[in-house]
Amino acid sequence: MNEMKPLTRIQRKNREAILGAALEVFSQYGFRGSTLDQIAQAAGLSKPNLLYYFPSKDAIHAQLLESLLKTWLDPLYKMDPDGEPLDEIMGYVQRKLEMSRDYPRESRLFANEILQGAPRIHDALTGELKTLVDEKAAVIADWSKAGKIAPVDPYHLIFSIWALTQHYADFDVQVRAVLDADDPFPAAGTYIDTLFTRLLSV
Amino acid sequence: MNEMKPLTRIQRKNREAILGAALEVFSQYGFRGSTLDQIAQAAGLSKPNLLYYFPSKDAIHAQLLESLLKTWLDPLYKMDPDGEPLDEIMGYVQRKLEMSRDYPRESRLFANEILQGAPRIHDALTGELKTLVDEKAAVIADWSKAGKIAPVDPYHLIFSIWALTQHYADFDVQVRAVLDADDPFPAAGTYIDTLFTRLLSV
DNA sequence: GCTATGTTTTACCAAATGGTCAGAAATACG
DNA sequence: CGTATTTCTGACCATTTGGTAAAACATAGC
Repeated sequence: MNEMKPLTRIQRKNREAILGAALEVFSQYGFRGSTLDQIAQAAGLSKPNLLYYFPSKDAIHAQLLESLLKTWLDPLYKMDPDGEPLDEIMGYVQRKLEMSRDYPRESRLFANEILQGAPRIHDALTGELKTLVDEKAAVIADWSKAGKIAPVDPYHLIFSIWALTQHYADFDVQVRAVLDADDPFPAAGTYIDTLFTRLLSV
Repeated sequence: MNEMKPLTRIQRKNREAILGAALEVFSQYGFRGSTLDQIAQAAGLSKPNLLYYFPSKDAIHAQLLESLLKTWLDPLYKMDPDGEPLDEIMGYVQRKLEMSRDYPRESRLFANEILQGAPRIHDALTGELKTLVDEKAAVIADWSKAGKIAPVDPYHLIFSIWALTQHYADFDVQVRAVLDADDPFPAAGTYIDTLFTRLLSV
């Protein structure tokens, strides 16, 4: 069962084009605000042809979310309980900011899903995500108690890292409207680094 | 011209019901993802009756955004250049957090609009918003230079205040999934206060 | 070349969507 | 009360939407 033929060259190319187009559209308009026609056009395919590769609109969206979740938690997984506390946290901050810079559409896809009440990933939030955060929060709490970093609420520390880094991807339009910079990320990186260094230094 | 009759009691009641329902729906699904039927049902009215009070879906949305922008910038306007620097900034932080706690739907409506590229409020962003931020950033820069607060990039300071406070409204579902708390705001307030105090103290 | 398989298009469908309109029902007011 | 105005409904419409079916077209392998 679940026997699968290898994908042809055309299948690989078109599946990728569809997922790329869908990411572009879904990340901007959310699931309900996006249409198959939009996605098909962005992918350079006809709508029926698009539905030859994916069985439904839901299936495309689900596929995107699944791939997203895998990479989304990775930076936090990499935080090493046995490393140097401040370095580990600052390394996490930097990896998170890099993700916002390099994958802004993924960030917005996630933001859209959460804004809509996370109907499709709520289980992942209370399951995999919560488990991971609980684990890493415990590590951070230990670091705090041991005096390696300043005493902070570890959960809200993690939330603040998410908020700050993702803000530059999700609210990109606003940031660019206020600044005139083409690329706000260099200055953002410096600022965020200072902020957490000052917060956590003992 | 533009002569307007006073609103009847029924008009006031129904207009308010519609705007409340529309805020609920638009803030969750965004403009394109929301339907008039949804809004009408949430308001307890029929769709044609809804369109008796507002000429179109766009008009309802536009009305919401207009009201929103007025109150949205208010906390920053109130930051007094002649006040005590640290108090003024921390007061702004607190007002902003109160807005997220008391008006989470407004926060999500705004987030949705920005995520979609701010098609309807882009002018307000580069106009009114930018002007205000430029002005207050200059004030903060002066405070920095005068040694009243630690040296920081004033623009990114403002962005970080937005990011942190709005995060608790916009990503409410995620925050609640990770914590088990009914109301994450008390702890968030304490944390955010500590964070900015440590960042800005000289 | 021929056939089997993979890919794409054309034509179509039922449901949902934003919106209109004529008239019915309710309300205000003299 | 009666009439003028406001409020509401049901029936309707054109367009868009997610999705299907069948046949045309392309390609791979022999």
